[in-house]
Amino acid sequence: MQKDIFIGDVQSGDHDGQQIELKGWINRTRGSNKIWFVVLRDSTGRIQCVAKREDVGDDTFEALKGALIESSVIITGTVNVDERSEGGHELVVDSATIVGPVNPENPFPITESAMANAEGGETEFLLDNRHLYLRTARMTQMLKIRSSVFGAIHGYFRDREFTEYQAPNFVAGAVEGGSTLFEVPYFGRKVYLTQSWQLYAEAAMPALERLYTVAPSFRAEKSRTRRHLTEFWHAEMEIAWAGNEDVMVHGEGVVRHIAQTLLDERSDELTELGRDLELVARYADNPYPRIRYDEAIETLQGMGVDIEWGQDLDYSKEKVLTKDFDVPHFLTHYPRIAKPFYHRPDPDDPKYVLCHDLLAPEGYGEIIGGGERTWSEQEIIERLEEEGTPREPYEFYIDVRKYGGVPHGGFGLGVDRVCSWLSGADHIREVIPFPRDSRRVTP
RNA sequence: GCCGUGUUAGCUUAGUUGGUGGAGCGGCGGACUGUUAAUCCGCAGGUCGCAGGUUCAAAUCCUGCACACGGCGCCA
Repeated sequence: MQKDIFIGDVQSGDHDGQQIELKGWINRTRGSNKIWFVVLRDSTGRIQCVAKREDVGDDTFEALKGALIESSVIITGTVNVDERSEGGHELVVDSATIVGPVNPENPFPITESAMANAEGGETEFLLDNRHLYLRTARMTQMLKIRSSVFGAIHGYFRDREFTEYQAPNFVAGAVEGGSTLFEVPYFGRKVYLTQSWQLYAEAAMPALERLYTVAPSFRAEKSRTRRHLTEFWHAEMEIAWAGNEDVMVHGEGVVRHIAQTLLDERSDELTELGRDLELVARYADNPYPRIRYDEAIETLQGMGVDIEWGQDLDYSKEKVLTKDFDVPHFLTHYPRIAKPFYHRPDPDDPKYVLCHDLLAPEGYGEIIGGGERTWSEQEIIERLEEEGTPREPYEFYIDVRKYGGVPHGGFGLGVDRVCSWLSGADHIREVIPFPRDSRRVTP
């Protein structure tokens, strides 16, 4: 029952002249009453199958001719090298079995016209039919790129003796501002879906010292932008005995490793999606500069942007700032008043915190947020009070600092954002199979 | 929460100063022995988002509503 032969291998020339069996789905058909062409698709590629009525007989010929797009079929035949066929190979059909037919009353809805406008952002129709859109070439390429990004993240951390560690998804307290939490009924109480693995990772930091995860995070932001999802995949790391600069080294390291992995594993897919490989290579090969928040403010003010010291950098300002960047840049040392309690104030000047954001070029914006953590009990209590944040949900977090607190830090990386940026997608929705935003939870 | 745009066949869309809604793709039937988004002929398929209003007459003008999309704030 398992299949032995994949179309990609046939197109590579592994089966020239052989009699083989192919299993797949019908992608296109065309032909006449005497000769019928079926373009067969599987997860590895497409190949044209040619059936001649005089060779296959009337029954097989009519069965193939009546099989609609996306019917699943088993076709046997001989592999023929032929320049006229896409990919240089074709299958001369001996016999064919329709495994899963498609009813003409409900033909496959993802037509050429439905796809025509999809490249500039996906239409409502394609989002409604996401479960079927997944099998188109474009989504297949995106999903393979996504898989390589996930693999690269695990590879980077595991190669450097990080331990993969899991945190709960039901939590009692916020990491970011309280307004972005999803409430969940929980046996008569209210709990929240996690926004980040970080606080629970800090608890395990004294045990594991170097730890990471790739997991979903949830944020109830009503954002309607090309960079936001309510459920997104978050790659986070935490490292003991480390400062802001040490953490940035890993942030830069993992992002450059992802870019290099895509060049090694997915250059065909990137090219087919229209991505310029030279850009991806630039992101893999070059160091990412660091700029302090104060420098960024001065630069923006010099450009005539209306911004004052102490303001966080919103997207419109990020965009102006990164306009001339040709690689990602780290922005460091934000004002203390602009960042949450867990960021450690800079001992050299407590107006600032030891933090960093990594801003991607081409208008993709922030892909990493991280920094050094507030690690003494005294300091974390001060920071919570200063912010007006209630202590109760964070008692465990404070408790951890009573017993051998050490300097440490970490970052969170938006995996979907990285997929979007490196693949050159127009919208973050394009890189995740079933995107969730403030309006859409189906299919 | 705010600003903007839109909703016509399964899909993509045309529709002029208000006067009985057209096309391409997809589907069905037919022709065609090498097609490449095949081509050619024919057929079916429409509560013009919903509810009111103006008018002899509304897809078209007015009001309200719904939904969608784009963008902003916030962030990864």
